[in-house]
Amino acid sequence: MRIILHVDLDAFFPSVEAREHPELKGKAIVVGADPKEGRGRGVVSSASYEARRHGVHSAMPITRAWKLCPDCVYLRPHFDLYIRASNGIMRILKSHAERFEQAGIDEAYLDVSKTVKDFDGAQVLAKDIMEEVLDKEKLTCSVGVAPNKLVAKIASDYRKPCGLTVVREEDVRGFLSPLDLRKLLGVGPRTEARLKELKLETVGDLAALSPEVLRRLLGVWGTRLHEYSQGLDSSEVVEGYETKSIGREVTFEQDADDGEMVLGVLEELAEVVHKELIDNAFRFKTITVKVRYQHFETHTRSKSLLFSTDDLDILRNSAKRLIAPHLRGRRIRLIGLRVSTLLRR
DNA sequence: TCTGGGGTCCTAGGACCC
DNA sequence: TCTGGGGTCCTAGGACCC
Repeated sequence: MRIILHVDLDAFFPSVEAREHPELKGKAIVVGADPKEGRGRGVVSSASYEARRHGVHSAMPITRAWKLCPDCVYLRPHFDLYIRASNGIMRILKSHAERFEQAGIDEAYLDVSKTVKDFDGAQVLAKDIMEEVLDKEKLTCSVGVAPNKLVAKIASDYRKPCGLTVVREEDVRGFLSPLDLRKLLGVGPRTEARLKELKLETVGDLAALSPEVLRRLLGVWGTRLHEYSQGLDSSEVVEGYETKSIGREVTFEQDADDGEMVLGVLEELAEVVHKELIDNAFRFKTITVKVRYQHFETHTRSKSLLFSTDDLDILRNSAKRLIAPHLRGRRIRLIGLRVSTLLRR
């Protein structure tokens, strides 16, 4: 039987900010776009628990956060700081795992099936890890312990912040059953809405359905979702993912109608993407340009070359050719550029 | 209410090859 | 003159995650 830990840092960005600036400790901190007195464009990246008490949460439009909490401390993200903190923490976590998988800047899965004897042993290990992270990095995290990644992730979220939740094999169904559907990995706003139309509210409601019903509704994904609702997930903790694509995008402060200006920004994006490509010793074959119009209608256009390259001129010119049909008439909110089908140089 | 920016994975139709 | 089935690549869009 497997024993998996999921470790998740608590309100990571605001916590790092408070660590670096002790005068912020205990304050309602919102890291994200500049609210500009309620006229800002963008969203909340992460809110401290004090800010969450005002109803502010990540992905919320920054204008809405401003209305809910004008007295919160609003900060722009400092990714260099977060990456440095993250690297230190990941090194600690990795040292305790047979197999280790970083899943984003502030979370990771640890396979400890052979490291510990049983779930009691895993619980002790989890406490040790939480203490070591607090001691060495002055940050708190929450940990879930379970027989697989899916349940471990849900468990780490169960008692935040600074929480430890152990779910043994025999307790998995009972643990999941009362939870909201949204807790399942892969159920976002769209899928949630479709399932709620069928009066399905909890993971238990889903588990009680026949797999066939879900398959008809959602296809192959429905079959997987039914397994998830039973707490079944056989996916492995995987080390060392290869990058699949590199991209950059920008939302204009005001929707743009100046084609020359848009092309200028696209050139800048090409330069930034190209630099990252070179720094990582990649070549690319596919170029994708993204355009979002005034009212959020979004289109992509891509082109695969017959060869792989890391040439800036090719990237720039291909991008311009791809975006050209979109530069007539309508106001543009966002443009983006991404390269994929990467090959090591 | 107004929706960032970094990504991943999946689907589906059409082209093309054997 | 009519036309199967499998596989892969390309393109566009969509859902989701942190």
